[in-house]
Amino acid sequence: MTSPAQAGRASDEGLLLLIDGHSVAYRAFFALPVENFSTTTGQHTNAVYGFTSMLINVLRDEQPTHLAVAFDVSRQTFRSALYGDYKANRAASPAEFAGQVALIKEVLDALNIVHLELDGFEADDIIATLSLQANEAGLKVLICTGDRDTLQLVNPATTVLYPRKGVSDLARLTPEAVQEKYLVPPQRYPDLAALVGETSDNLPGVPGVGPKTAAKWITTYDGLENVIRRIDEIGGKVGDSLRAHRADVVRNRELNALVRDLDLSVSMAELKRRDWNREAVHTVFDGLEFRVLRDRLMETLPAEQSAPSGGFEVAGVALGPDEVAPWLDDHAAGGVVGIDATGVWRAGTGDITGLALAASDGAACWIDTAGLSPADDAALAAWLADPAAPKAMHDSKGPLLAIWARGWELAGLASDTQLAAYLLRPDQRVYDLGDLTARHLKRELAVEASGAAASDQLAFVFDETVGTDAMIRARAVIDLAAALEADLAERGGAALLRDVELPLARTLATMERVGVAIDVEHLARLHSDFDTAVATAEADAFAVLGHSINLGSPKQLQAVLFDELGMPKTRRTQTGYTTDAEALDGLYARTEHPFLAHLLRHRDQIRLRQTVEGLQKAVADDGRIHTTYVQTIAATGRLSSTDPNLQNIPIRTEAGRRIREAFVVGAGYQELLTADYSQIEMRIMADASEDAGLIEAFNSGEDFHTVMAARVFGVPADEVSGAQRAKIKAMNYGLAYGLSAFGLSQQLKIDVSEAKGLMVEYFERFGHVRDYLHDVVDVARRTGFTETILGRRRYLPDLTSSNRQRREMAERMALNAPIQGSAADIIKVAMLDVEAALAREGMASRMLLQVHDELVFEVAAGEAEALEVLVRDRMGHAVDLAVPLEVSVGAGRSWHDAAH
DNA sequence: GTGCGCACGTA
DNA sequence: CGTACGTGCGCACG
Repeated sequence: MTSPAQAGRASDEGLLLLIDGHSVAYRAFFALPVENFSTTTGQHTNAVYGFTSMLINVLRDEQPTHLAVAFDVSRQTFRSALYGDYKANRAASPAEFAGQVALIKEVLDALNIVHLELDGFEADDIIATLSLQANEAGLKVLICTGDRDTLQLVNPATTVLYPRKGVSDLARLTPEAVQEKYLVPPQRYPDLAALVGETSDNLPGVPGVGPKTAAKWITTYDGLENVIRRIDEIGGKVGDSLRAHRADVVRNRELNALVRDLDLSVSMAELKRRDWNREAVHTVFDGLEFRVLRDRLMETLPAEQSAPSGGFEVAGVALGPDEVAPWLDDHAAGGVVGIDATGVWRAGTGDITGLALAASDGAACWIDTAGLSPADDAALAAWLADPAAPKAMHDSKGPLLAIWARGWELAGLASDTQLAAYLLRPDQRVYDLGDLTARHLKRELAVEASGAAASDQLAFVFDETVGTDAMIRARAVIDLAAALEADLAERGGAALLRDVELPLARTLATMERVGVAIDVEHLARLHSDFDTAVATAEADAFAVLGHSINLGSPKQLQAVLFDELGMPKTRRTQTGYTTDAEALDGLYARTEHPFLAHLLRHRDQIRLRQTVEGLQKAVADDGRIHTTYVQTIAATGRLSSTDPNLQNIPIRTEAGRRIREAFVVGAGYQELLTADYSQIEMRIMADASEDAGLIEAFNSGEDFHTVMAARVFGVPADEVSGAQRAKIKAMNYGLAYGLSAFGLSQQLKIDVSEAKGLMVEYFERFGHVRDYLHDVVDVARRTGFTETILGRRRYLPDLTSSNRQRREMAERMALNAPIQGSAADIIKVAMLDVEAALAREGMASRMLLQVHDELVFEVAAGEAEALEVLVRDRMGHAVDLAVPLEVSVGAGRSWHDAAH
């Protein structure tokens, strides 16, 4: 298939894409289920999503050189003035559609796409005017609309893209296609529509006359004008009908003629595709919660369109055999060298296939690791391992694993731009190098075009294309590192990067490489047990029901529970009624229906089986599981664990704890040791609030929740009941989450009024806690961010949002971020301290896992006692708080046995 | 094949 | 109507 863009290669030709904004948005609205597209704040986005999706596709497929989107202004147009009933049959657009057009305009603004509207006219008229102007200027035109009136504009240079189904299947209506489909040429389509009528515009046609009859007349008499002139010659019933509705036909034809000479005061030159604003796109797409669409956009639209001012100058060479040492001698000594690694890394290992280096003197090189001579290998290894040779990378942890796998060492890493970018904006989740250079350097990730050949992106200073991208990235990393560090220094985050995150990347890599030993036989036994239990539960459930269903399908479950068994409806979800465990428990309490018990058991067992299966698949050849820690995901500063996630291994139920028995001490080691912080978040709260009562509760040395309950209820500690302790424990834990009286009542299954009273009592005793929580939000609202004890910031612009839901969400984040984030800071410092102390003491014990407030170690023979002392000391003194940091420790053959 | 919502595991 | 995550499944798109 030849696209117009390909057909129009000649330089004087271009392609103008015109989109009918309302029409496409409306199509999208009905094509995509509205309930599947809304933001956390309840804004519907299906039309915005569909429109944007279509836009990206068309831009990708058609590569237009010029672009504009037209909108209707209101329903009052010259057509409704002429004919009061024009479009009068149209229902008011649904409430869910309201506001989406404004969001579409925000998207267009971010993409720097011109959008037009003109009072009294429809989008069609604007499109007609522009398409004519474009044709006159020698441009080809593509019109994307779901409005058939536009077909009259089709000509050899103008094609309509008409959505057939949804927004992704576009029919390409050329003159031939229009003729074939409607049996008349495009310019006569309005004649046909006038006769047949257009229900969507509330324009009735001639009764009994369909497209075939109309086309026949138009062809026979040579146009509608002549049909009307010779109206008396037309015989038959349809002839009578036509004569009876002649006035309608004339009116229809008047209304469906598009205005082609509007004064839009916009020139073709102004419709030229422009660079888009990457920053604005992020902001808008963040708000719309379009993650996938953003990725598609970034992939689809060429990077050079996103950055305003040029790329990177790279004077690069691909090094041949024995050229590594000379290159390093010539260029690497002068300052920081940017490194970009190519290869694979996962599960604690990897391989490097290529390295690009960019030196401070402007030189760059590409090293193919397959072509390394022994001398190259030695020179490269020595330079990489040289702590006096400063280096910068973007995401160093993965490549570090690959470097290690080659037997090399990496030292002197002065910066990691991914970590720096994370500290600057921890809510980002992905830190793409190209996005960062565009945002912070206003440069694209491409070779700088020389002035004379600005349009020719291939003006390389070197002739090797291999490794070009890598060299550009290496060069970009140096500039970016400087820019980010300056930003970070301004915001007080430089020390956090240098002293915590950067060294921690290496610590994490070490833990990933080591992995944790697994008792695979135990896993196999568990799998078999859980499998049997699944089958039993399923059979029992089906027996009660009398037929089988997919118990894993919420949809089928809803049909069974609420329709077939007639149970009371549960809490609503987006797609129906919840069937979560809590709701099923509630239903069971009311109905005691045995199906529910079997279903819950099935849920439990199938989940346990699934967890076991995940672990089984993750066991590497060395009999260990090597998770990957992600350092730049959690906005609070926590780590995350993935592939597999070892931070959510069950512990609360007995069956779940059996899974922890599979995590065992490895060969050559004595046992596992676990160490975790007790109530670290409340201790941080005590330190930050300086609440005397809270501090005293920690210093009393008694059970924390009991002491707190004693104070709240005004009874001696030894008279605190179990229920009282449970209530205060829930309160203690909930505080840092921005707990509400409603939430507390839900959790404790008590009245909201009682929960309210509990909170009042609590805050009366611990007034500084209340003041602190209030101040945290207050300060964050004023400064725009929260801060942890190490100065880790989280920006929360929504604190001043006019949308209550967004604002309150941001307030809870503001309460939580300093607490959760400070806890993350503390354990990160502890990990570095423990690791350093182990090395200093020459111990062979090693750190394996981190689970937010817990560390798991593998104890070398004879080191059990020393390790416990060391870990207690380093974890307990990671920072200095107003209360002691208590650490509890346990040891045993397995993770389960090491529990305490 | 891909994206999304639900449900659920951890701190 | 309590924060921070990751995973697997079913389902509805394509």
